[in-house]
Amino acid sequence: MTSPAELERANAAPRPVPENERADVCEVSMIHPEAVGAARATLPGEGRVEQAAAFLKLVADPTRLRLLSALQHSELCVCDLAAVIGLSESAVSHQLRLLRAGRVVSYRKEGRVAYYRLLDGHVTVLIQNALEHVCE
Amino acid sequence: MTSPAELERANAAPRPVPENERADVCEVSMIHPEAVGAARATLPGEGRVEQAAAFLKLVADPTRLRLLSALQHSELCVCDLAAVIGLSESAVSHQLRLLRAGRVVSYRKEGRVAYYRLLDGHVTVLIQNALEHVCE
DNA sequence: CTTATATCTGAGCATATATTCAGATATACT
DNA sequence: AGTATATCTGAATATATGCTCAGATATAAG
Repeated sequence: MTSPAELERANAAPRPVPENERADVCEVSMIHPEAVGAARATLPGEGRVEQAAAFLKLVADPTRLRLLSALQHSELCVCDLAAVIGLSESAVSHQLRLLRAGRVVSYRKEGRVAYYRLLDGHVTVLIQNALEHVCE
Repeated sequence: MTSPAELERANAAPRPVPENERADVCEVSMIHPEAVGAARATLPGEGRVEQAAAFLKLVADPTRLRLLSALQHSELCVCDLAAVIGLSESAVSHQLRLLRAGRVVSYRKEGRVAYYRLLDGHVTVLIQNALEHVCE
């Protein structure tokens, strides 16, 4: 009945409530104040989480994930990308705009043609990781 | 002016159009048919992309990212999680439901209290990767 | 200069999603 | 039994998002 985790917590807060830093931020009840304090202490900062989530959101869309997968091998222009994933060039351009703004891809213009490529190796790793996760 | 990538493509399709496999799927114009064919050949399958995107979407939300970050150290119950990220317990429960359905977290019930934990190491890697990407 | 093409952009619509609110369920305590 | 608490759930609302459509921009070619 008493798990290791529970024992660990049990002898850490016998006092009324050790008053964590910034107790005013939390208005809801808590069962294990010390675990809450520890978790909150190591939680990434406000803006950091927001930025990371925004970055992940860019990759977390089927269309964009397909675009990025296609770009893993070589750079491609807009209409080629549209052909690869079977979507309108307008839609692709819209998505590429988001990816550009999020610094996930970069592009190079050659006359009328814009060639897009992955900007960061993190993206490749992230995609691989997600695809592996699915397979299991 | 002539990049390596362009030369690579230039001498690969001097013919009218080599007619890739499944040319019917693509109704839009394409400039480099051979690059399109190559990219399409290595593109992950339909359902695979959909699943991977769905998984990523679960992590790509500020609230859920905070929840998962908090769970990296130790398992936590719902109201503790609510206290950590400063959100209503109802909202947290809703999000945990999604994470549970997506097999990102698992939970263990001890009396009335439900302790949640990360289910997969992939999540930790993914979070670290995303947070690193932001820092640079 | 005029035409064609590759890409970009803004508006509009349809869908998805995150939170709140109210209430249901389940377990512990007396 | 009854009360209190921890969690869950459904409905509703507000916001975000992806695509299409129409048109703008820019460059190449005639």
